[in-house]
Amino acid sequence: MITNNHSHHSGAARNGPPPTTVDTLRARGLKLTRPRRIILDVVRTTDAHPTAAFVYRRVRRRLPRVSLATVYRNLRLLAAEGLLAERAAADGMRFDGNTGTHDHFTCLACGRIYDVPARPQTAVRARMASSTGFEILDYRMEFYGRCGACRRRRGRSRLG
Amino acid sequence: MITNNHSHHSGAARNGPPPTTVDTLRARGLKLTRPRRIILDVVRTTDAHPTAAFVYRRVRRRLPRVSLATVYRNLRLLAAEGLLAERAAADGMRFDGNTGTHDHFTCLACGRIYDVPARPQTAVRARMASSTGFEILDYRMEFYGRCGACRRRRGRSRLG
DNA sequence: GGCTTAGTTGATAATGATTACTAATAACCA
DNA sequence: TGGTTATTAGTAATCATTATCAACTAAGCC
Repeated sequence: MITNNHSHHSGAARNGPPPTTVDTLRARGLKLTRPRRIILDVVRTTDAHPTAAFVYRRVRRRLPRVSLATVYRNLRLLAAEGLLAERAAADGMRFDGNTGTHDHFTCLACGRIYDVPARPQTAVRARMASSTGFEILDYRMEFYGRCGACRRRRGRSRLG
Repeated sequence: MITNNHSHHSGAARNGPPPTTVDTLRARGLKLTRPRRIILDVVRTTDAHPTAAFVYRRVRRRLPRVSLATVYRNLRLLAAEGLLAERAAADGMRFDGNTGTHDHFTCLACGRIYDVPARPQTAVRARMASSTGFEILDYRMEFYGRCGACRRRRGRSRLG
């Protein structure tokens, strides 16, 4: 469902600029194990910024004996390697297979987090940096509201 | 350190538009107890978006027998009443006495969260709404980088 | 000031998410 | 194929946050 350039069981590009998942890991002395590959794949093919528990459930379908600890350990590791993004939400950490620049929309009714295209705001960034003395390494916009699905089905929403 | 219109032991305005803390609470059948008043005051006079644990420590200086549960309970309640703002961070929930519109800068080195003035982006908001079908109720910008203090003192930072 | 009552507190148990630990296992490389 | 080393499954431990409940107190009223 998400288009990405990371070959899942390699193919593989012999000269291409984008390093494969295996390469990224190998470069750090890390192994691409079966649980790890599946965890990464689950996050990448899920659009709803899953929690660790959600990923665990999904991974178990393909690997019934996987441990919850393995899921946590790998989510953390893959995020540290830049193969995933992680963000804090009110109900715990959430993960994102989309590591490209983009913003987020959080539906206050269903809690789902949607990706929305980011627009570069270099002016804002520069002005911000010069007026505060901060070194701006990154920034993003967070939108809050109600998604299409939740606007239709009224009632039982977490909103007033 | 923060200028606010909420009189701590009332004075009080007899006609002014901004409702006092007591009024806001009373309107909901809530009482302004001593722990509650102190907790609110601590958050409002702290600039660093404190965690519950931080608030607890500060409150204990003035009210040694306060319970941690009381702190959590009130932070949640005060946020629900709109007297405080709360936001999720990687290390847990954080609270903010500044309920006005503003953006945030998170220092990746020391973890501190700074308020920065927000600039209204109604155009962005409208475009976003029409292109996605989402109902945008609110939005904010999050900046990440290194604050002035951390830029000076190099080393021992959480950054690479 | 005292009385009443409904919201609150302090103390602690309970819950839920995340992490640490360890013997056994599976990737990877020569 | 065999050895080395990262990794896993299972589970205990930790940490933040919430629930529970008897005792307390703020707020309204006389």
